Amino acid sequence: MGIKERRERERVEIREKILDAARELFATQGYEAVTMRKIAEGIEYSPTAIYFHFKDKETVLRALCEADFLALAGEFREIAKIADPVERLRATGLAYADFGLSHPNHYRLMFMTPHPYSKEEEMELHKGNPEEDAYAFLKGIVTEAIADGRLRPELDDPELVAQTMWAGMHGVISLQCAKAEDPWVEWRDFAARTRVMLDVLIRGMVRES
Amino acid sequence: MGIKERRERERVEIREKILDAARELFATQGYEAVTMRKIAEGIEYSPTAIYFHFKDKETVLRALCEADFLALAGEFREIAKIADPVERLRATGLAYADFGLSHPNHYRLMFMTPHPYSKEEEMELHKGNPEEDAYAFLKGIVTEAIADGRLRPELDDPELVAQTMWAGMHGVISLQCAKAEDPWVEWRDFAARTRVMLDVLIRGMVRES
DNA sequence: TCGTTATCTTAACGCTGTTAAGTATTGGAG
DNA sequence: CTCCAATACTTAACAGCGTTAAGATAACGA
Repeated sequence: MGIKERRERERVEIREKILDAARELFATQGYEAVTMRKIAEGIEYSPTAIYFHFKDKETVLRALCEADFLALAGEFREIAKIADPVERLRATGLAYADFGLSHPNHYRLMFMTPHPYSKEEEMELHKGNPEEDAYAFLKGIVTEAIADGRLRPELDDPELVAQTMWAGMHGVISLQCAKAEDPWVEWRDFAARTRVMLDVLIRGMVRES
Repeated sequence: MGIKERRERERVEIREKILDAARELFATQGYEAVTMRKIAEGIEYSPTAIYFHFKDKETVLRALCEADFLALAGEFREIAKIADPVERLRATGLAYADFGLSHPNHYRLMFMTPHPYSKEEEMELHKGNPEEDAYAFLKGIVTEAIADGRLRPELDDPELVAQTMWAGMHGVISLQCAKAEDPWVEWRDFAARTRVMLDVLIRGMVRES
């Protein structure tokens, strides 16, 4: 009765082939460059075949992103070992920025592009979706920092603080993704911008000892 | 010899009609919803006619954005009257956030979408482009704050500080534009997020008295 | 009056994501 | 062994997109 297993294995194989073909195009040229026909050409199938494995184009690319996002989740596991919550916060921000810089197209699709949410998707999403996990990770750190009395007393809402922290780092990354080529801004080094943002945010949040 | 003038007036008129038709679609449904054919239908011309007035679709929408951006520039003129540079910084951030919240599609096109830069455009851009003006306005405030010794001594690069300030506000706005509908984040009020971001940034930047 | 120029239209090109319909192939049930 | 149904695919097509080439029309300047 290993037939079903073999079938399943074959399904996964071709699914991976689709993702690999899409990854190449997506990483080097962005969302628009990935066309169903190009993917199909890459894997030597007809464009229609892809629809048997993925609902539509966006689903293909989101699957890609989630896969690559696992790398970030992996780094978070290391960061989780840092004892001091404020230092953990800093390390998290740095790792997040690194991810954004090295996967600009992923970042754009995941965090800079709105997309409609349906109820069914919502259910799907709630099991181990790495985006959500990352936010939960951040919120956990903030909650701990507040509980330890490390933040200014008026910053008592973990959700609000986490959202501010996220927004700060997101601002640096997304400006980089969208505007790095802009000639009318003398952009400073991305690493410098990341560092200053983290310094300013943390300085602005922590309680003076 | 008023003929040339009349011709020019007619050109501007139809140009405005195109922009008006595009504005309606763009503001309510976003970039994708604006199609050359829909604009054409709205103004009762053929789609091709638009290309006589604008190079391509993106040019139409950027013209739209620049026009609406003038409103922000107007507010900046009021804000410029605030004497204290730090308070001026705060007011600028608030005005910028307000603009982003009330023109999400404009904001997306202007600041969240990369687009290729050509040398010729660069020349065009450099005369009174409102994006650049806004950044210059911000940089001016920061420069003044630094000169007045209001910021921490290590924050001595106006460009870097301005970019951090911008990134912080941009983070709040762009997350709002892209992720406000996300069900897996308990988003706090936009105004609250804006206020906290401004408080944290300014607290993290200003020198303790 | 003639020719040029500005302005617009019709038709088409090449591309896109997606789907309807048809075709093998394969595995299980009677 | 045969037949049925499901699986996995293909070909062809649809409807839409931005854009352009080519032709028409009208108005102006010489």
